[in-house]
Amino acid sequence: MVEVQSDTPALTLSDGAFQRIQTAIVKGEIPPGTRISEQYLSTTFGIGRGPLREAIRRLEGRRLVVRIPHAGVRVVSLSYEELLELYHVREALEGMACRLAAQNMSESEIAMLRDVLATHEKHSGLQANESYYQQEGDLDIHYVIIRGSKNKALSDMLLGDLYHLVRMYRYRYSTTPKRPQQAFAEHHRIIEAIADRDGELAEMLMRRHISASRRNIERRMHEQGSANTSPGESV
Amino acid sequence: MVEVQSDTPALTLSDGAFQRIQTAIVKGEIPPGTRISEQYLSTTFGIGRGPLREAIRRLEGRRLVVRIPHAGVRVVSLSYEELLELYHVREALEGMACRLAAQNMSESEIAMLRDVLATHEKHSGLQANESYYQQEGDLDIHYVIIRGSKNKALSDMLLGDLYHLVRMYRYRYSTTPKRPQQAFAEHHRIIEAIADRDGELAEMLMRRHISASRRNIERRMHEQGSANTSPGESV
DNA sequence: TGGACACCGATTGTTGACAATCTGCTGCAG
DNA sequence: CTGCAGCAGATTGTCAACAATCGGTGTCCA
Repeated sequence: MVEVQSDTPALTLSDGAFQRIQTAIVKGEIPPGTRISEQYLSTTFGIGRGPLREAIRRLEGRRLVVRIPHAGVRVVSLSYEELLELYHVREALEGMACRLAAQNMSESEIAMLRDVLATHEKHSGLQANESYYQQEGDLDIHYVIIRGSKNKALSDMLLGDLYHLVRMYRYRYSTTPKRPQQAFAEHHRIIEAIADRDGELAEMLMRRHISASRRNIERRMHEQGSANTSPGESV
Repeated sequence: MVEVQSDTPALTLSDGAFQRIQTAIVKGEIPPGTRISEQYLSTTFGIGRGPLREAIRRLEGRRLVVRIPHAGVRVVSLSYEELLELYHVREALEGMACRLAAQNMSESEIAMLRDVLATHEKHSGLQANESYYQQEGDLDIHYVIIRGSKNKALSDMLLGDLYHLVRMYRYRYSTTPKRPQQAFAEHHRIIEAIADRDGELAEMLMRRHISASRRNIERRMHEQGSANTSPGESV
């Protein structure tokens, strides 16, 4: 494997470890609830424990891991209720972001938004489900819209804290049969509303979109044996 | 003063440093924009640089400080626009929290809320301005209401990230002549709406309350020489 | 005289070793 | 057989020294 590890443009080892662990958690490579020992990470990433601990503390500040003094850190594991609560918060916040985006996005940004949607449509045509949701950053419609709100406080909050937490569970629940197509249609309407500069409509559509996602999760949750504890393999 | 230093119930030095630095920042003892060196903190608190760096990384994750690799960390300094954006986000989030609180708070919790208000009224009668806003934790009405929402995701977000950031600037702008009395009246109405279990009204009142705070800041900002850069002594 | 280069001090980043704490196990007593 | 005490191992917390990097300063040259 000569694959260059170019997704770690780390100026410091600590930064590199932070990003690598974060993506590992988000992608589910380290499942929720797992206890991660410093030694393991240290040998895995080949760096000393010092920078590693700093990276862990930063993840702690971002709530991706929880730490019990003298007993180690675990990857955060949201309970069913907490996951739903998260979606309620997103509903309020992304709704607001969408309204602001309708007011503040530039024409070129809206054009980009349409491009992203078109790209998704192509991929969606090929391998329907699976990867539709898995996009990240500029390839994620939510991401682009949030940035388009031009509200730094809102973006920081949504993109910094919630984003990764949500993505972590999107990986798990996005593969419901018909949901991607439906989500695609919803995205389409949202973008049209933004293009029309109709903030109120855009907000409403976004709220409904997220609300639909939430209900989708609720449904799946109740279906697959009401393992009423936690969505991630708890313990 | 036999006051026990109980605000540092640190199990580890790192935790202790984290809390102490955080309160120092929030209370303005370390003004926004200040560059803080590890050595200074190390000698000030009398702990090694190891735990200290971990504390700083946690503050970084919480966005109370910003770090430039190899160049040190600075206390975050919100621009005028960013502070206003923060209040807009609060409006949406605390409005939501207030609605949920009206639904979910227990009777005893509402009673506690009234107690807090009464306590404030007493103090307010004596030394009118100044300290009304400066309460923290269970003595802060916003704090109690947010917790009363029973939404963990929302509470974490509002109490963990935004709370301290906002408090940091409340210290500076709260001393507008008539504002405390007005805020008191608004708090009173909000609590009544919660007691009536009228979620919609409670949300609306809270949004207006925060909106009024925001306008108060805007006004003060424009008055005292439109130092259009940053609210904190920038650089 | 102005600008660029090189040096030096200071500060941050990193490492490895040492101390404190917790967890699980073994063995003994009831 | 059950439960508790104590021990051993591993893991986390802390420290002190070393290396790398940056910002400022002074000098040299055009």
